[in-house]
Amino acid sequence: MANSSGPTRDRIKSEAYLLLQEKGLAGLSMRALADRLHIKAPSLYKHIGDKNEIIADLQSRGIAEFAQVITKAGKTKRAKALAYRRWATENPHLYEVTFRTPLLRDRIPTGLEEGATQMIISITGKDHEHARAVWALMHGLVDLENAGRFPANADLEKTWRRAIEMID
Amino acid sequence: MANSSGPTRDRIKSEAYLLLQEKGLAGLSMRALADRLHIKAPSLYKHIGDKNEIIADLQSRGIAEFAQVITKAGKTKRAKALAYRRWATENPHLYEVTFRTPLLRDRIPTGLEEGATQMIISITGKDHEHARAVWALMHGLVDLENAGRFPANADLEKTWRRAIEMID
DNA sequence: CTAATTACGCTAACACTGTTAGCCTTGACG
DNA sequence: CGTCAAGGCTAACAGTGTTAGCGTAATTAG
Repeated sequence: MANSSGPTRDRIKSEAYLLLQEKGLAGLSMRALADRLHIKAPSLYKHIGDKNEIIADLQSRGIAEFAQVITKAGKTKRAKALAYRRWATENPHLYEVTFRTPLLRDRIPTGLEEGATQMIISITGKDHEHARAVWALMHGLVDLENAGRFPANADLEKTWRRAIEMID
Repeated sequence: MANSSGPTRDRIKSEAYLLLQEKGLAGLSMRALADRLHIKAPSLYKHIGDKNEIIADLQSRGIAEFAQVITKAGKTKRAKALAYRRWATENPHLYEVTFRTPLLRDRIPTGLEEGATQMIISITGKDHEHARAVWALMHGLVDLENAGRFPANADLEKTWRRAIEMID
C-alpha cells in the first residue's frame, strides 16, 4: 500500500511516548503501538530494529526532560529536590523506563547521561560521590513511594523534609 | 499418578526460592519451576492459587532474611549500612523481588513488614520519617548500583562512605 | 471389603508477548 | 515501460500465566 502517511521512525517513537504516558510500560506492547498507527505489529519492523530501540528513545527523552525540569526549578537544593519528586510523581511511567530500567547506553546519544550527572554535581556543589549519594536518596524515595512501599499512613511530605535536611 | 513424593505447597515454594537465586526473577517461570519438581506447569495449580502466592512467599522470606542480617550486623550505623549493601549485592534476585517488586501486602504474614520497619527505626534512633529517609538512601544506592546506573569508573566505596556520613 | 470421593498427575488450549519469514501491491526512477 | 525498493500484510514460532477437563491412584465411608 505504501500509505502516503505511513509512520516514519520518528512518528513511531513519538506515539510510543504517548502510549507509555497513558498505559505505562506494561501497556507498551508492539501490537498496541501498531494499533495506534493503524498498522500491524510486524510492519513496525520495517522502520525500527527492535523494541529496545524504542525503549532507548524513551530513556533519552526521559533524561532530557528530567534535566530540563531540574535545571528550570528554583535554585535552592530544596526546590530542586521537590522538583525531582514532582516530576517523578507526575510521570511515573516515564520515570520507570528512564530510571528503573537498565539503561541502554549503546543506543542513547553520547553525552546525554554524562550531562545529567554533571547537572546534579553542579547542584550539590561537591564531588561525584556526594552527588551520587544525593541522587540515590532522591531516587530511593521516589522508587519506594511509586512501588507503594511506604505504608498508606506514611507522612511523605515530612519524609522529604527530613531527606532534604540530610543533604543541606 | 499421585506420586508418593508429590510436591507439597511448601516444597514448591522452597524450590521457587532456589530457582530465583539461581536464575533470577525473569527465569522464575511456572514451567521452569515445574520442571524442577518433575511435574508439568498446570499441576502446580493443584497446590497453589497463582504465581503471586509464590512471589508473596519470596517477599516474606526476603523481608525475614533482611531483618535477620541487619539485626545480626555490628551495632554501629556504619556496620548496619554496609551489611545492607552486602546482603543486597550478594542476593540481587531476592532483593529485586523483595524491594523492587510491588509488595503483596494481602498475602504476607501480618506484622512482618511492620517488624522490619520498627527495626530500621530502632537503628536510626529517630522517628518514622527519618527512618524512611535513611532506608530510601540505602535502597537508592543499591538500586542504582544493581541497575548499572553508576558509570563503570564510579567509586562506590567512597559513595557509600559519603552516604553514611549523611545519616550519622 | 467395597464403593465413593478426593488428590494430583496429565494434555490441550487460550490470550498474550516480541519477533521472523515470506508475500504482494504501490510508487518512484532509469 | 520495466525494475526495484518501500512498506504494508498474514502466518507462524517460542515464550508467558492460566483454565478446562480427563484419568488414575490413594484415601475414606459405609
